[in-house]
Amino acid sequence: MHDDLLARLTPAQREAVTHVEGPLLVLAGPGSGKTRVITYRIAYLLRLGIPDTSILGLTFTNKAAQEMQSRVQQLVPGARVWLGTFHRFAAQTLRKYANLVGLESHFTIYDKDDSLRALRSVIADARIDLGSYSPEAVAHAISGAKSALLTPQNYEPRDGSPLGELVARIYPLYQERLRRSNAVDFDDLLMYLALLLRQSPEIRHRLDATFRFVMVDEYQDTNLVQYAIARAISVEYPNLAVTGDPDQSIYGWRGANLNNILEFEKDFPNVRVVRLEQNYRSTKRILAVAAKLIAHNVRRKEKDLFTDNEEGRPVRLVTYADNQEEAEDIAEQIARAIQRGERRPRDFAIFYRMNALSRGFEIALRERGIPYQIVNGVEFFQRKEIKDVIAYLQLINNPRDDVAFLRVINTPPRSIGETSVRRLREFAAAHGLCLLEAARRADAIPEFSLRTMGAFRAFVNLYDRLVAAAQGSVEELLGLVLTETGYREYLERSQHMEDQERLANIEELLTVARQFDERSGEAASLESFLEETSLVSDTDALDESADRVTLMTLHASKGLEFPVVFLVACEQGILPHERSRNDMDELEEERRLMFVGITRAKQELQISMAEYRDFRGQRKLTIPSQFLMELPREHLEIITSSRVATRPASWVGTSPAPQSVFRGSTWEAPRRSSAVPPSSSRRAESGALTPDDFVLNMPVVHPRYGVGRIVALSGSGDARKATVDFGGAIGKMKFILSQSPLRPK
DNA sequence: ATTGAGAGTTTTTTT
DNA sequence: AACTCTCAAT
Repeated sequence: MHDDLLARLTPAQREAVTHVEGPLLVLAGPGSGKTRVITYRIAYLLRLGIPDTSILGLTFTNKAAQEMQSRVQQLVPGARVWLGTFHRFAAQTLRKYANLVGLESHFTIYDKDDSLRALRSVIADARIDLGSYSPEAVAHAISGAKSALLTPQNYEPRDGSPLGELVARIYPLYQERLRRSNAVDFDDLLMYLALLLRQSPEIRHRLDATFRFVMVDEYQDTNLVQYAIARAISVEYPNLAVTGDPDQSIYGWRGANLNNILEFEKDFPNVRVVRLEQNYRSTKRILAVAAKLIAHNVRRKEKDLFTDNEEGRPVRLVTYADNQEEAEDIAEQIARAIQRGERRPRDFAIFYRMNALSRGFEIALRERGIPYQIVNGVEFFQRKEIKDVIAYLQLINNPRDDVAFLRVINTPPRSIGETSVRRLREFAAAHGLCLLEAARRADAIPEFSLRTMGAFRAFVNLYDRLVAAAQGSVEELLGLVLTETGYREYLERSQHMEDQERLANIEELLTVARQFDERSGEAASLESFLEETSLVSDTDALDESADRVTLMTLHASKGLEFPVVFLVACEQGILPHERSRNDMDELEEERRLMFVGITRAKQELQISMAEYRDFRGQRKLTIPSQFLMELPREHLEIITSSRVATRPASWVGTSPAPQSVFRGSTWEAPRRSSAVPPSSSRRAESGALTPDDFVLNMPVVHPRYGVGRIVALSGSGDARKATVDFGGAIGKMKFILSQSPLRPK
């Protein structure tokens, strides 16, 4: 009866799909059809008559959840299986039992920015001196504690750890602050749920019995809390099926515990283990390169990856003279392949270790008119203007949300300054009130002038008007917020260029709200809108159907695949990242990151590095990534740009593989011509000109922007910067004189 | 109170 | 280079 379903599976896949009761561990290599196994298994369970509401699928990203949901819908239309992220599952469950963990059900979910604000204000209020530590470091440590299920009560710093001591003092205060604001951070969602399940056997049992079949995807990325949650709801019904690949664990820095998957068999002794080792995605050579690289890791379960796919072309390993040549050549390769009709833009992806590396590729693609989409940049929901407007909604939804209050109290400016806010906070703290409530009583604050009292009164009135109107759709409410608060007008009046863009983003947010309203119909509520906006990430916004080149970080690439992949900037300090230099585990994680990137490629892969790289405003001679030396030469085509000055990379010299030299790019960058490090050549070209020769009001010429006038100067020597007004549409731009082609006219 | 210029600092990755 | 923070001018 299930023939149609099972016929499309290999024996190994079928074994996993038809496993019904008891724990299951699917070790799935890249491209081995893991998603297919999960979705087919859900379909299989449903066809056995298991009710859809008793199946729970927990994923790591919204995107993965949506992907699975749509594939399940294709197999079993109308099935109402709960598929979503751990965080979403936790949020929904906690809304129901909020009072049991000391919250009210309409609690606010703080994102990283919000929680950092809360943390900063706690540290300031308690007058704690962080010494050399940053608030971020404290935040990270608190996050780590929460991921390890350590509450403020049972957190104990390691002896002699100064950061630990700080955390021991701050963590309870921070937690108290959140609680008073009826707010939780990301880690709280999971921690509170785990604690709830531990404290209340009854609720634990209820969830266990409700979700008899639990699946966890990307199990290698789960941390202790997530592990605790998964286990807690799989006691009486231990039908826990997890899938993952230890070699693709790339979130160790976020508390992901590789042991969760490496020792799953110990935790569930009677587990069925299925290994999916056949790859359906990549060519033999790409897979061989990936396998050889990952074999250098010590902490792993060995795997035999194989594929019946064709041999394919060798993996290109290219050394460019500098990052600009890297970007230009890659863009050029893409342009040519498209022109020849061999490929479409969507066939290509460019992966890098850090977002900061994306710029050059953007420019090069744009110059050639190649459409691209960038996954990340500044995330939409992280933008200031979006956060400002959403903060109003958060405050409407949860009047106790002090972080939201502080965000909007003087946004747009309404003459409530720092001093007034400080007094308000002191007043609130002294009387145990939230800030909004304190603002209602501003008349009772003796230091306030009549004018200040009036300003607070006006704000409270505004707030009450908005709350009264909070009945209709989210879009309506949002529109009301924009007009009533004067935020839109504030942006419209602004002289700043970027504020026009902000205006556009706000209009975009209205669209998001409208779509939400339409999608959720009757169920649309402010609260669920807020939950959705706080738990989405930009990775979710990736449009795979768009015919564009995709640019993204290696982390964001997990779970995706592309016919042609460019993996760029494989240099020491970037990949592996410098912060992982001294730690074996972290270094292995970097290697896994590269493994993930390589295994995204279906047909062609190019790995590249640049001899010189401009980074953080500086040009530096690079060192090839140590990982490059771990790749199997027989599958590589090693290419070196003719503009690479001298250094023969150590892995080039002894290569048995045929070497080719990448010659004189047809595009020939206009500004440079020799193999001499460009920073010095540039200096030479400009003769004796030094940054200090530029003076205020000097007319200057820029090859790109034309003639302008220096309107401001700062710094000295190589760091000397000039602000130049080019007038008209270009306006003012800032340059580092020692780096820019700016000349006196 | 608000604004903007200048100085100082920095980031890996994300729910 | 891009961001945040600080401080002085308005």
